[in-house]
Amino acid sequence: MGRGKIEIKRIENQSNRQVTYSKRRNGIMKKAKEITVLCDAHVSLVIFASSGKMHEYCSPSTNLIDILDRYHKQSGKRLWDAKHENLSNELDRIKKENDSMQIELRHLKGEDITSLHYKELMAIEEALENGLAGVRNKQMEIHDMKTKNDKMLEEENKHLKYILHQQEMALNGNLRDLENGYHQKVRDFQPQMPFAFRVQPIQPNLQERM
Amino acid sequence: MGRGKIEIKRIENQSNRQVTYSKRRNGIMKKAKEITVLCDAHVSLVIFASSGKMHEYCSPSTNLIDILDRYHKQSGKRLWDAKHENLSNELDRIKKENDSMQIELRHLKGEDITSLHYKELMAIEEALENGLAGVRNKQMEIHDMKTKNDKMLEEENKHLKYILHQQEMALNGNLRDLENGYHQKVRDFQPQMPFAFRVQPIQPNLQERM
DNA sequence: AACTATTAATAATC
DNA sequence: TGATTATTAATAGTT
Repeated sequence: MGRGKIEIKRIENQSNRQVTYSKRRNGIMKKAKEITVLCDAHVSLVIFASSGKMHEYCSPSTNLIDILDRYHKQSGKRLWDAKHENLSNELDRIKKENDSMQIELRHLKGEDITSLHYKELMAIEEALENGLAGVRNKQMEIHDMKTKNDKMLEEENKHLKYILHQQEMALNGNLRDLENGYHQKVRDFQPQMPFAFRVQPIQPNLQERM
Repeated sequence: MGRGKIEIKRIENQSNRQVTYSKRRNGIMKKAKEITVLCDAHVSLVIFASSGKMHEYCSPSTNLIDILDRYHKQSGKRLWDAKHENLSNELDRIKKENDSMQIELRHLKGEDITSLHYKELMAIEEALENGLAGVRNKQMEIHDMKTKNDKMLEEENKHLKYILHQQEMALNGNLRDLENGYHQKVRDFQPQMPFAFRVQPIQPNLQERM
């Protein structure tokens, strides 16, 4: 299609080759655009001239990444490196894990059980009962701990009141002494509590969970 | 370049589009080959038909990966890095989802609840109770259905026995007749069961779940 | 880069 | 599908 027919072989003349390249590149690009419009095709076209200069066409509403993704899926050829493949595989694996967990969760919540067999229902029931038992054990534990703690606090309270009472008595005695002429510094009086009366809470951070 | 000029816009007729696609795809492929030979160009061409079918041309002595490598270098557009990043992000997201589901599951199974607060335990307890209620409802449903089915089968059995009894009586009568000289073919006797006695199971595939 | 003579591609038809 | 053919489109060589 030109002034003369040409053989399809490398054009030796550098400048002719350059010109032909430019013309034909435009031609292919045009054809690529046309086929995308006419036939709803998705096209990716990348051309490097022998000079190294690159030209690219990608059909609109797509991009090279999508095209390559589809290429990857269809051809099975591994375009991306092994690292990528690993990521992709792991993603698949975790997605599956996710799905099965989701199903298990739904079952435990009593959802989507319509199609389950009796034995499966039994297994779920058992799991739920075990869970419930565990949770109630824990609740009981917390409750008991709280009760114990309460008792100890009550006891401490009682002791503290007793000591306070004694100190008040002592203070009153001192005041009586003061009235009787003893010049003692009442305000500096430091009450000494015996260590035996300091009750340690069994669970230091129990409060947080109540 | 055909019997008539065409406008470059989507060919609405499905089969015309298909034919044109095939012809033009060959055309572009040919052009791509020609430019690689004539001009020492390196070409990568990937076409997807709207049907999803893929065709590919890649200039010889290269491959798509090399082309994409060069594309990568020249355009500066990060092809698989971007892809890589996307995958990586999704993986992270799903892993997090996974972890939280795993925790929820363990809690429902009564595991790892040592550090939970009282209110959280209450919530889990409620979920478990709901799940248990749902599962037991379903079990009850299946049980009821089975009971109903059993009753019907029993009834059917009763009727069948009754009919069998009657037929035996009739048979005995015939035998007596035979002994009395009537030459009738006893072995060809076909018992006819009235349709009214055929009881349909309520749940045809109930057995599967028992 | 524009211009054409010519070939090549292809739309319509069978 | 596949082949044919009348046309249009692409382009080789020229200016």
